Amino acid sequence: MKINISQRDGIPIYLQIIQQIKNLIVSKRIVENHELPPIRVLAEQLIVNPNTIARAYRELEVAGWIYKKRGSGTFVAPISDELTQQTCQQQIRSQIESVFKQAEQLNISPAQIIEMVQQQSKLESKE
Amino acid sequence: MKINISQRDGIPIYLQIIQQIKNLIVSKRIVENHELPPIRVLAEQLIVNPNTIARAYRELEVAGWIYKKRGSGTFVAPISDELTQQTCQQQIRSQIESVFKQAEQLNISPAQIIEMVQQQSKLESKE
Amino acid sequence: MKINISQRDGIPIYLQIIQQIKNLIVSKRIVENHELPPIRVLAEQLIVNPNTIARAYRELEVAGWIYKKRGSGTFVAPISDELTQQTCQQQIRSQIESVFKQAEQLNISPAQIIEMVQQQSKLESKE
Amino acid sequence: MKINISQRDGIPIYLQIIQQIKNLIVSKRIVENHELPPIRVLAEQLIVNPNTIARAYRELEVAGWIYKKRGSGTFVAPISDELTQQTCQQQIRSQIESVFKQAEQLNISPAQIIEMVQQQSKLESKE
DNA sequence: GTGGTCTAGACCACG
DNA sequence: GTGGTCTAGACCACC
Repeated sequence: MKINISQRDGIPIYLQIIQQIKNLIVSKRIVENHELPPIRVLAEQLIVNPNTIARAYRELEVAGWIYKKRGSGTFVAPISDELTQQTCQQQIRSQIESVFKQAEQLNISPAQIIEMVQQQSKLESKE
Repeated sequence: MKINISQRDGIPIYLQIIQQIKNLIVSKRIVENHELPPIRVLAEQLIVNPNTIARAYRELEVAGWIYKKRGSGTFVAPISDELTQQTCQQQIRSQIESVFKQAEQLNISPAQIIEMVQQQSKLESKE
Repeated sequence: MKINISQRDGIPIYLQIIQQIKNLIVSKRIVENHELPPIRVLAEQLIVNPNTIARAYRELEVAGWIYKKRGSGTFVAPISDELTQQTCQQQIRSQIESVFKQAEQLNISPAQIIEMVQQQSKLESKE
Repeated sequence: MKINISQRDGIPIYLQIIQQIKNLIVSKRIVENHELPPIRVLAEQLIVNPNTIARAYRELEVAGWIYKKRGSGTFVAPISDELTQQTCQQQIRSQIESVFKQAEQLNISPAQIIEMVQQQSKLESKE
């Protein structure tokens, strides 16, 4: 499981882990009911305090992304539609909203943004 | 000078202020050598502690965006060429790029993003 | 860690602390990756407000002298080669040079300075 | 009268002026009972607030370096011996003392300082 | 436990 | 009037 932690960029480590595990799940690189590495193993791998991993797992469990079986480990939960389509769209929407806010202060019009988005879209489709 | 502070989104107030003043400068809404509001005035306007404004101003000064004259006030520094309108478009572009990256990991297509951007654009124009 | 603060000589406390910690690092009395005292501990030791220490540490971090690990403490950064024993002699040399310049303007001869330095040297050795 | 002010190096302007006028007097570039420029003239020349010049003159007068004649101007006072030898030596002495303090923290011995001073002394005599 | 942010308010230095 | 420093103490995030 490839996870990259940057120790010094200000983003809390446990949030970096949560985000990257979410991405691994959504992109199907870890499939449903597959086992995640034990807390201590992952902690050792990432050179991070085990408490930090534990916190990431705990919050992922509360949010329904993973589940724990007593005595046997931690596993990826079946992806419910609400976790994918709905909440994911909301996440993107709020990012878009912040782009508009930022643009307003930089004297960039909504029309320009749409244009830039379409340009970017073409770049993406080529890759 | 329009600055919006959100007290509850977790981003430190002084960083919000720094970012927005940078934007005002880059977009030429505050011109070179123009005086910024005094610390205490801005503090009162934003309903924030003067120390918080002072910290934002101090860090902007260290970074070379503004300069202070002892006893007489705070002023916008001459803009270095790196920070023109062009590079400020780049700022937005990189934000848009990260939206696409995030969307890809979340299984949201470029077409969907364009749609969402257009919806948001309509909301903006109504305000 | 020996740090001396003079409360009344007009030099801001946080600058005194910054300077002295730099000296301790350059002279290898605190070695690379060694932990500095926690903010609150040093504050208590120097009978100074924790915020004042925090400011000194923050500026030292920005300047690259120390680094912080979230939740676990503050540590001495690896020393860049510019800051070896050699350049720290240069620091003293430039101070001595400025003594001579000042003396010249005050009609005090180099011979007199040497005499005064030797006197001072004797005082130091007695302490 | 040549006086150089640096607006942005942190040293108060009035102190820069005081120091430079003292040096002009000690080095006999302005002789006893010679008239200094009026406050407003000097203020205009240095592009500085007249209050700042006034403060410098006031403190120089209190210290006995200059004197004012009502209605006719400001003049250089006769240099008393206490103003030259005694206080000047004290000034140098305190500078030397601070060199030793600084050196102690940098692991530089008094013996090394004496050596460095003697080296510097030779450089000075050549110029 | 660690450091980070923020507030409220005092006092000082500068122009 | 301006900004700068410092204190006292609260609350939060992270490990």
